[in-house]
Amino acid sequence: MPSKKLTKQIIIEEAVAYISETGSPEIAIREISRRLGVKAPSLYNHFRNTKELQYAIYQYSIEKFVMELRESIADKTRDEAIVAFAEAYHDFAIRNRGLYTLVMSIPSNNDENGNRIALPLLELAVSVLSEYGMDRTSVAHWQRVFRALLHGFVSQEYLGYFYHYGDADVEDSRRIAIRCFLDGLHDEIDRSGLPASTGVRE
Amino acid sequence: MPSKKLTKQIIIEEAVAYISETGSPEIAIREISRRLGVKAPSLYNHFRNTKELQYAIYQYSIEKFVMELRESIADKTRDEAIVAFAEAYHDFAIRNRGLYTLVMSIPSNNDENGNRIALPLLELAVSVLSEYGMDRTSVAHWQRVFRALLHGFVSQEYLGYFYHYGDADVEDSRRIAIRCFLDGLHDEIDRSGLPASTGVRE
DNA sequence: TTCCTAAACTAACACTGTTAGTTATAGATG
DNA sequence: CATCTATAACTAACAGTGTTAGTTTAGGAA
Repeated sequence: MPSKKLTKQIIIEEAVAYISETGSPEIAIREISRRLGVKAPSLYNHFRNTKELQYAIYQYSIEKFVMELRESIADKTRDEAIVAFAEAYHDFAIRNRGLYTLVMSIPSNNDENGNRIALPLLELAVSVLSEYGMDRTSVAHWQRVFRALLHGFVSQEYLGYFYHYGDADVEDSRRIAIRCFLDGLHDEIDRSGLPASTGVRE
Repeated sequence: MPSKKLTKQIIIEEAVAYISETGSPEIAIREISRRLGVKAPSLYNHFRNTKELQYAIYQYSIEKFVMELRESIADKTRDEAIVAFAEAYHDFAIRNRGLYTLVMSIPSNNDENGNRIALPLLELAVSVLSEYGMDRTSVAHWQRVFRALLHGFVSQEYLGYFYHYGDADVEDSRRIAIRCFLDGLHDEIDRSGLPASTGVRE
């Protein structure tokens, strides 16, 4: 009856599958154990509590997210990279609603550990914006604007806020937003007198 | 023992107070009844279930939110109104984290009722952007961009994503974002050849 | 004063996450 | 090959949740 081959990995994968099916970041320990053909207390041999399992899924999600983003911009720079990043970001959020929601709800304000895990996400956005040669502070500002825009769009799509006024296409809205962001970025760079402000425009 | 004077209003107020204290949108029916000096089942004389109470708080929150926003732009138009709206939005979200989180998590994609309740929020943003004389579709697009930006910022502040790169001030970031938005908006209006594209700049 | 309705109650159910203590097997040891 | 041990499963139980059914009680209307 013991050692039914259950491991941390297996549990995490099952939990991820569960979240992917429900589209919600909530995990029910008893439901997951049921799916694994095991009683609930067995999971406590591998995780101290639900929160710890949540953190593991959180970490897994961020790694997957960052990997997809990184791939999307692999052969691109500047404006092209920004556009690709934005698309991949939106794509991931729509395809992985449960995981994305978890990513955007786990760290509370002073969760040092949670923020450390999310760091690669920050760094990737920073690396893309660093290509324009701005100073560190400006990069920090524009990275915030960029991610706020991306997350804000996803959130409102989740909420269904988009289908209640006019016949405006959601994709068009996103394009306008990114165009707006890039124009603002170029202006900032022009103002600070850096070389080659505009990247590749399609 | 009956008629202890409990009403829908009183329950909602207590729940709102509870949410304001915890900063989380979750309501524990038993905790709220405890605070009201009443047993949990008593609440079911006034609400069919927790979800219905949640909706009531949701509605209350949106009304309060919209009222504050409306006041903030009462004597302003165009750019000035946009800036004031953005400030009031951020202000409300920071001061009422629990309620704001509830507002941004209640309607699921096809919750017709939830979206109907949230409509005034949409309409207010639309009314501000309509002052520039754009066509209906453009207003829809820019309203989405505007609100995405606002919510995205709040979300990331909640998450604590802002204190991990550079020494960039968060308020500065918000100003840059709004400036970027306004510039993009003005460009759009210029391109479509409308009169008086720029509003009042400070 | 009586009656009836509305709003409180108690008791219970099914469901959580979690802990303590028990059992059984897989793999290492002799 | 037999035995021992560590590990990972188990059962039983607790405290907590939202919720329902059925019961009691008091305030306002007749």
